[in-house]
Amino acid sequence: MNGKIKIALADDHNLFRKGVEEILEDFDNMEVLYSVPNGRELIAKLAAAPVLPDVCLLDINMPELNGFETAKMIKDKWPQIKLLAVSVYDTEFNIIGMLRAGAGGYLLKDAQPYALKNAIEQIYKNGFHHSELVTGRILHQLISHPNKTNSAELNEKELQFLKLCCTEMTYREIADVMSVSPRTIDGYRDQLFEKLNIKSRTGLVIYALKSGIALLDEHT
Amino acid sequence: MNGKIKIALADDHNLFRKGVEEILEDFDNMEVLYSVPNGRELIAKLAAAPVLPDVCLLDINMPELNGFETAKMIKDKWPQIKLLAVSVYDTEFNIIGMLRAGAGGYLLKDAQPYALKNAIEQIYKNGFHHSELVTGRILHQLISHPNKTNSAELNEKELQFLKLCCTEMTYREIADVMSVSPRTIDGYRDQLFEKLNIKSRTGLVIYALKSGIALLDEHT
DNA sequence: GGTTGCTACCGTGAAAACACCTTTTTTGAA
DNA sequence: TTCAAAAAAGGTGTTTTCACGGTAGCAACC
Repeated sequence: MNGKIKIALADDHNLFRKGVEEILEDFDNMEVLYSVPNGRELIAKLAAAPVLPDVCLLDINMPELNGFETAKMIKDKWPQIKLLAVSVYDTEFNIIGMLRAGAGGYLLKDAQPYALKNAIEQIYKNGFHHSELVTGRILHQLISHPNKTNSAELNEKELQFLKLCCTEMTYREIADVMSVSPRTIDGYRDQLFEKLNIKSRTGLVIYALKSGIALLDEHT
Repeated sequence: MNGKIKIALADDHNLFRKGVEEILEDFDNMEVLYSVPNGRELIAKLAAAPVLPDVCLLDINMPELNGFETAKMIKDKWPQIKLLAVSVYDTEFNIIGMLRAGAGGYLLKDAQPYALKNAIEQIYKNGFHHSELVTGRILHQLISHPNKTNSAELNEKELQFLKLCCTEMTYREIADVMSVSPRTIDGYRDQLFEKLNIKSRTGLVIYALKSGIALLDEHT
């Protein structure tokens, strides 16, 4: 026990992760225990660990096991570990989803190193750190609808539909692919418009891409 | 002159960029001269620089001035500076686009630090570094269609229109913003459909995002 | 049994997006 | 200065998208 904040990192972009490692090691009150490229490996590390980290930095878009799922599993098995979500996108989908999944804070990848240091220290001390990103509106939504299925909990159909929205298919064609009536597709769409506060298919596409539900490099 | 490879970095994700800085400083044959969040600032730095860097690491998706444009401008003004493109996406569009724009190599953000070191050293020495990413097929396309620049033949209006397509604005609203008739907007759209072999607005959005003409995180 | 809630589905009408074809205005090179 | 090309704008009609109100089936739960 040397008094340092023990940290674990999970991010599939190796350069980014190694870079953050270096940055953290420069802070004299922090040390990196584990550094892995996805959630599954992080869980495995924790399960086999002689010493648990105090804080985990979690990327949201990871292969194998994404940030949401990883956060839930960690909070389930090791509730004392504090979680800090890290992402490129500042969408409500991601922020609310990660906070609900148990993260104590949310940091963007364009943050400055001192902001990272600050966030980790606050999360270590208080269990949470809320930057200006987490607005009153988002906090309000978290508090007032704690059980309501939020955007982070879209069902399988909605996810599949969202992915198909990011193609040049018409809704009729999407209905065909999903083997449902075009009216049902209308329903999926209207439901997503409502849930995500969106008004057009273009909005759905942007959302699906920002949230990582659909990926840019999937359609060639 | 200390014999070190002089490097400049341009990437809008501060944590990533600072992390890469740290990684590079660990290599005893490299030093970071400039580190900026976008292409415009990099150009400004270079224009005012007492010492030019040997190699520039360029992110593709940056605000202000993206990787393609930045690469072209640098190669135009300072052809002796070697360029290494860095991106999360391994799409042909990006790879070919950056190589055409003058980059000597293409590296993914999930690369390991030694791969980064290796790439920089090779580019410094030979002017290029081709990982397994750059397949024979891509090289062939580069050679056989040397003039077919992917997005370069789009004019200012079309670029602005494409960006506005990636919002929830209707065409009528876009026409208003661009101060032209809705019919003119129809023209821009149909022209892009023709040029890019696209059939819907969704297709335009995907194209704009893939190509870096529009960015997911600049939604303002 | 009735109520609640959820999912799939339908009808209609309005708005937006798309296709095709024509006219006017601008531009710029011969 | 003239002519041709390109850009901007218009007319018209079809298809797709979106909004709204509603029905049918099914499971859970007092």
